[in-house]
Amino acid sequence: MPPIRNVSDGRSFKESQPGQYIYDPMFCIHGDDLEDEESVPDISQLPFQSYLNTPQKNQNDVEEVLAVTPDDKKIRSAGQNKTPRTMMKMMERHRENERVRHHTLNKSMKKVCDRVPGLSPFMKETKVVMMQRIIAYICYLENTISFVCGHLGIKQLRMSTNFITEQWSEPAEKKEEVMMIKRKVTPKNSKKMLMEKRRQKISSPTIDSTTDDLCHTITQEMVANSQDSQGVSSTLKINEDIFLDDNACCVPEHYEDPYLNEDFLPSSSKLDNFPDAFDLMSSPLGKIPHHQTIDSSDECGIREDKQDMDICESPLRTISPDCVLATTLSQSSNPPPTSINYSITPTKYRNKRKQSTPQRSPFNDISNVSSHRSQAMSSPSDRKWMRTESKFSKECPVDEDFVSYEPDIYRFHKSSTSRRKKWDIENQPPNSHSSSAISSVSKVEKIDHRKTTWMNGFMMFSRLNRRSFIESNPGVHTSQISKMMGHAWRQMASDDQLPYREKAKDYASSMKNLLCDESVSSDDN
DNA sequence: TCTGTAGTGAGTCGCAAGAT
DNA sequence: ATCTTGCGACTCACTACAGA
Repeated sequence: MPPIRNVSDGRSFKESQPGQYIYDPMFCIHGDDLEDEESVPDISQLPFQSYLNTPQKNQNDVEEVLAVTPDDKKIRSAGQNKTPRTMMKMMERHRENERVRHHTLNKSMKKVCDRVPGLSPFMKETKVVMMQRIIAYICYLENTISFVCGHLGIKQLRMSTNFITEQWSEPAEKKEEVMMIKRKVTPKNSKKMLMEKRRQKISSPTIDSTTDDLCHTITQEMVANSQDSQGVSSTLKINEDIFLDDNACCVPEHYEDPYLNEDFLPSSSKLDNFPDAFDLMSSPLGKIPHHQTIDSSDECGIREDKQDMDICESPLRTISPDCVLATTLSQSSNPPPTSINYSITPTKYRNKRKQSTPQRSPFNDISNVSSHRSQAMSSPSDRKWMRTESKFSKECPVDEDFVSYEPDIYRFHKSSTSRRKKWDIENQPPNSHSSSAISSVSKVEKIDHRKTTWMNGFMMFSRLNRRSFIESNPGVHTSQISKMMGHAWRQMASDDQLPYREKAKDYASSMKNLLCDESVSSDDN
């Protein structure tokens, strides 16, 4: 009997008794080793009750394998029912779920990106750039629709995305005025320097192993398609050509970036750092009077990666989001920009970054640390691990009062202090544990916006429907109810889940506001 | 050549609600 | 403590690059 694979989330179950199935994390870990994937039935084909009503004690076979040691008994007698092995099992299951979720997220993102034109086979596209490309394309489409609607005399449609409609509403002058008030404006003579700094900062030239395959595949495909000596754009569809060639390298002449100050220098996590893109996109189909077509690679934000050139016949290129984001359609009177012809030599592209990410499971951690320690000892060049080692072995006295301090924020969210914070606290020099130090930290930590796990869609669903689940399944243990709800949640269509997600968002934001208000009022007092 | 820093992807952890 | 799912924060390994 092969294990049962849940197609939706990749988890596996095995039959403990005829008609009864238990979740088996080990099959999850090694699930990819299954030879005949097609012979594995979907969990949804199972009789619903046989899965849901599986009593927890039917995990006897698992428990038998994980025999209880004397140490486990000590822990149990101390009031902790969960054995270390059970904890490990739970943690591993959670990790597995998280891995699956991560991969699903990445796959979905890649799927969307594959449908959006603008992907350069020569550049490494980070997730930030991916998102910007998607936004740029949506804006482009919205502009096109608006323009068409305007010409056909159709009433202006309000786009569901609100990417443009929200951003455009204010005239540029007014926006700048507001920005002048809100922020300290950078002197004009440093603008060029900042622009250059920003451009360089945006373009990360690193190549990651996870995208290497994609890059190689596309390049191979392009080799096949470019046998007629056409450039890169020959493989693209016509409408994509318009999006790419007529827009991607066009910036309005005399364009002044009102947001160009230190505060808006891009960071990896803030998409809002590129509001200029929305300004550029705010004029549908060539409303911006003049366009500057940029031909050279340097000017359109494409730069060469010198480090990688030694192995590439043609330079590896990265494209700045400045280039990706400018999506205003140029007028047909403008000559199309000269496309850059690349000589494609796929085998020459090599990933200089790591080829695979090692599994970092807590099971491996101990052995990893020891193995890396030995590496550090044998290889003087690896100083990083020596530093890490010192971090592990560092011991400092801990002021209990300092550690036990609990800021107001935890009244609602009793989360533990982050590990980094703990480490920082633990490594405070003893003389800094004075009352003044405590008071200063307490001021800083009063509002901690990182604590944002108030509620999610499933939690809201669970909160609102738990009672009905209990009523329809009297006598069933809560843990089984949770399982049933989890199963029901997975079976729900995303549209059905949406209202719960929205409610959870509202709840989270209201909780945040409440906390902010309370902290402000307490500060006033 | 070495060192520090910034950026990136992947993996991991802890928490939320609720009844028993 | 149990059990679920989702998400923000965090850690780690790795790379490129600037500057000493």
